[in-house]
Amino acid sequence: MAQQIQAPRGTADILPAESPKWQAIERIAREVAELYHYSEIRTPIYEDTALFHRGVGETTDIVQKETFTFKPRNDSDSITLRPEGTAGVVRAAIESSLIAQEGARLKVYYIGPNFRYERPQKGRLRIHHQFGVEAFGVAEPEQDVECILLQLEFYRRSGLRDLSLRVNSLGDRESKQKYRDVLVEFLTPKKDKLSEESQRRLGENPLRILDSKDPRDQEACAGAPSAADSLSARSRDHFDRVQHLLTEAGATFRVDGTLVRGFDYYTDTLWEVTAGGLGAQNAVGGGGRYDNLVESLGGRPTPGVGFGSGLERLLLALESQQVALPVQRRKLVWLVAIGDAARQHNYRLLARLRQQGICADMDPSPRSPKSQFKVADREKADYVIVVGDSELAAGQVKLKNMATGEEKTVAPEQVAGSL
RNA sequence: GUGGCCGUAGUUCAGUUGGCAGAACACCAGGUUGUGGUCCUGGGAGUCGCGGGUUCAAAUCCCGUCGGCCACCCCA
Repeated sequence: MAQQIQAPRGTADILPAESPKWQAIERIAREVAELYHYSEIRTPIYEDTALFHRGVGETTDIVQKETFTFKPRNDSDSITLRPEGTAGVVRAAIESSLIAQEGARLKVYYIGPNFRYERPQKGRLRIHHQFGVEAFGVAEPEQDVECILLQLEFYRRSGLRDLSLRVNSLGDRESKQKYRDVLVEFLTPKKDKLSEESQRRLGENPLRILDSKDPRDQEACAGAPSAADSLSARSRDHFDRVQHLLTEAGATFRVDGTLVRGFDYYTDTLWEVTAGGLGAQNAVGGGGRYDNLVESLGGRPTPGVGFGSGLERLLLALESQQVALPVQRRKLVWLVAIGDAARQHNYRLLARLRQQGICADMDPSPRSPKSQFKVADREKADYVIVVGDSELAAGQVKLKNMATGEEKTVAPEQVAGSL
C-alpha cells in the first residue's frame, strides 16, 4: 500500500453515518430563520485579510494567532480564511448596496465553515460550521431580542436541553471606553498578581481579563467595578429593555457582568448560550450588537445585531443528551435476482422504479439469494423484490415486506402502488 | 504556543519477565442449488504509527519523530 495521507490536523470528515444529522440540523436552521423572515446569504470562505483586521479587531486573539492567512500564487494581496461569519456578511451588504440607503433594513442568515488555527480538543476544530443571522438597520432592543429568541427556538427545535443563556452589556463606544479606563485603573495596582497573558492584555484588551479562567486573574478581578456602572443613560436604557423584553417573552437568562466575548466590534448587548455535555468548550453559540461595525468597514452608519451558533458543538451536546434528531429517510426497495436473466430484468426494473421516484438499489454481483438478503437487511431495506426463473416465466415479481415478512406476487408495474 | 494520556486486524481491545501477533464484534463463504434478523462451521484480514538503537531475539526496553485524545490559552 502507498503512503497514507490523513486529513489535516483539526479537520474532520462528515461521514455517511453522520450526514443525516447534519441535514436535519441544517433543515431546522433554515426553517427557523425563514420563519423569522431572514433570507439566506452565501459569502466567500476567504476574504481580504484587512477585512478581519478592521472588523474583528487587531488585538483579538482570533486575529493575532488564529487566522489562516496566505498569499495566492503571483498575487500580492493577502487573503484570510474566514474565522467568523459577521465580517464577510457586512462587507457583502455594503458592497452590494443592501444597506446603502438611509433606513435600509436587511435580515440574513448563513450556514457555513469557519477556520481557526488552534490546537484541537473536544468541541474545537480548525474547521467548524456555524449557523448565524445578522439584522441590519434596527437600533431598537426589540431586534436584539428577536435574534436571541430565534437562536433559542433553533435549539428548542433541535431538542437541546439544559441550556443556559447569559447576557451582558458593554455599552456604546463611550461607555466601553469609560469602563476600559476604570478597569485598567482598578487592575494596574494588582498587575504583578495577574497571569502573564493578562498582564499583556492589560494594555491591549483589558476587558478580556474579566472572563479569564486563571484563578490568579479571577482573584484579582474580585470586587472589580461592573460594566453596568459605566453605561451611558442610553445604553443603560437599551439593556434594561432587552431584559424586560426577554422576560416578557418567557426566556430564562442571567445577567453576567464578566461576559465579554472575543470580538472587538460588539457594542451594548452581548450574549452567550452554554450547554452541558460539551467538555471545557461549553459555548454553543453567542452574539451581540455591533452598531459601529458597518461604518468602520466603510458603509454608512448602520446598526446591526446577530449571532453565530456552532453546529459541531450542538451535535456534540445533543449526542451527550441522547437526543434523536428528526432524520429523514426514504423507503428503500432492494432488488434480489436469482440467475443472470433475472439480474438483467432487475436492472430494467431498477431504472423504472427510480424514474417513478422510488429509492431502490440492488447488488450488481451475482451472489446467492441469501447474501443478497443479508445486504438488503444491512441496508435497512423496507421491501425486497425477488425475481427468479418462475417469476420471469409468469411475468410477475415477488414483493416482500421486510418488517412483517409478508410476501405477495405482483406485476412489475404494480410495485410502486403496492409499497 | 504549553502540559497530561494514548497509538496492535475494518472496530473495541488483550498481549505476563524481551521468546511463533491474539480475542470479540464486523466482513466473506458454507450449513439451506430461491429468502434477512437467531444459530453452527470455516475463511480472509496486520509495515504492532514511523525511523533508529540495545539484544541471539523487540509489539514489549531506549532515543527520536509523526499522529490522536483531553486540558490550558481562547472560542463555536
